[in-house]
Amino acid sequence: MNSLTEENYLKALFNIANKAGEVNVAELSKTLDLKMPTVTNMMKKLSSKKLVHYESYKPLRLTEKGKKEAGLIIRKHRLTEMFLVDKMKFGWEDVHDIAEQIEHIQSPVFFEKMDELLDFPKLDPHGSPIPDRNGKIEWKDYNKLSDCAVGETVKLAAVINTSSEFLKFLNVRGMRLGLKIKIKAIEPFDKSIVVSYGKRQEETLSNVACERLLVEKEK
Amino acid sequence: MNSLTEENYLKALFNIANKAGEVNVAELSKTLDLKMPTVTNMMKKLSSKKLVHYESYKPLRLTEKGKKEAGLIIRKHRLTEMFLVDKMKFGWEDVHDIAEQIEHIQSPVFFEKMDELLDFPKLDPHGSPIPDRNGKIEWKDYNKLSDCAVGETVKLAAVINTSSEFLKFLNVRGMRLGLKIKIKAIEPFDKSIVVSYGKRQEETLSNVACERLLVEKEK
DNA sequence: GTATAAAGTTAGATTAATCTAACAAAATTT
DNA sequence: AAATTTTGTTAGATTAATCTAACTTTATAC
Repeated sequence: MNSLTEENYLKALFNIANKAGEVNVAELSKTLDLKMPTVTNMMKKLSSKKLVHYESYKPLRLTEKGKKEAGLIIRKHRLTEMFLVDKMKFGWEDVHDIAEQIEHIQSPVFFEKMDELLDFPKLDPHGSPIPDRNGKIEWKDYNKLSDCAVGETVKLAAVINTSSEFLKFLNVRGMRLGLKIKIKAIEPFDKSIVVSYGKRQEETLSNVACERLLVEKEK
Repeated sequence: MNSLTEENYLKALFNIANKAGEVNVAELSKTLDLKMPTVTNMMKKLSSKKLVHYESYKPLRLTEKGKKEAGLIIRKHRLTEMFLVDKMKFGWEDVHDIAEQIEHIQSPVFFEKMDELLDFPKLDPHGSPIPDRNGKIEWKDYNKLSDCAVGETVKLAAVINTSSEFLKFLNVRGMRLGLKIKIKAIEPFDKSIVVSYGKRQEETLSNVACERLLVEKEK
């Protein structure tokens, strides 16, 4: 069994590795808000537990075992988020901090019950895939809204950033998953995008925002 | 903010004090499965945080502040148990270990939401009172089934022991809260009691079991 | 390609929570 | 009331997770 601390390292390694392929000590220490020697120490420990491949001065990599355990923690996190939104009526901007704690609960049956009550969801409230019972995650290849062309109509499938500030920003603009968005124009100057959706005929979204919105093209 | 460890000491102090008025180091160390010097150390720490009245060789007592904080942890525990049974369809014998972990979640809004979804329950699934938002607990003065007389008809109001073994014992015998029980005979030899209830005309319950069953006399 | 900067490691200290061993006080037994 | 047992404390060690300071390796810039 891993400590809560170890679980947080595994999860961070998994999350960073999904964006960038490799993980280095500096980035991990920044993510976890710890000093680098602290991270080095823990990498040696996780290496001795066969959760991380660690060699001095080399990039960090999770082992298969490490990936599985990290995936299972993220599974618990995302199931919890879904439960909080669907069954407990929290807003998608309010669930992250609670799930961050509940993901460490040691009780397989607790999460199985959640899964069952939610009817085995595949995605969390932010559109991120929920890893399966083996910790395996299936990535859909969505496009960033910032990479779409003028004239396209797309469906909002997921958000990359799940900070409550960003989600509140979307709430205020009436944006939620499944929304159909038409791209009316792209400003060459700052790459901001003018879109229409729902009852809104003309909304401008900054490039920073559009890079955090993942969309599916209409078939 | 108190650490998880400190919370466990507070809760144990509160629970023991409710049975016996006083708490001593030996009993607390036994309850928490820790050695006595460990407990003495922590008592000094909790004393410096004004949560416990501590004097060498004197019995331990929670301060008002300590009682409030302990009450609030127990509130979270019991709300969780109720939520697990009512909303997640767990049996009353399966909720203790999960609630033991969830009671440490730091998120007032999470427990407020539970409370609201449960429509502000006053009792947990074992009939124990749920402390209010100030950590105050209201004790009903139930009788032990073992103290009732032959001929009386009583209603099962609460169970003292919430171990899953005991609760499964009750499940097997079709016993649950609210059940009307008639006392048919008391064996002078071992104080076991013969009762009838529901469709069962003659069940014998040991004194050990009856001491853990709290009942209300019919008005 | 050397100098500088960034990233990473080593060594040793710190804190919270635990332990054991030895001692001291209080309670119980005879 | 003296002896014994139980209870409680003190002192010092241990473990997990963190830190700072100093040093080393790798990467970047000129």
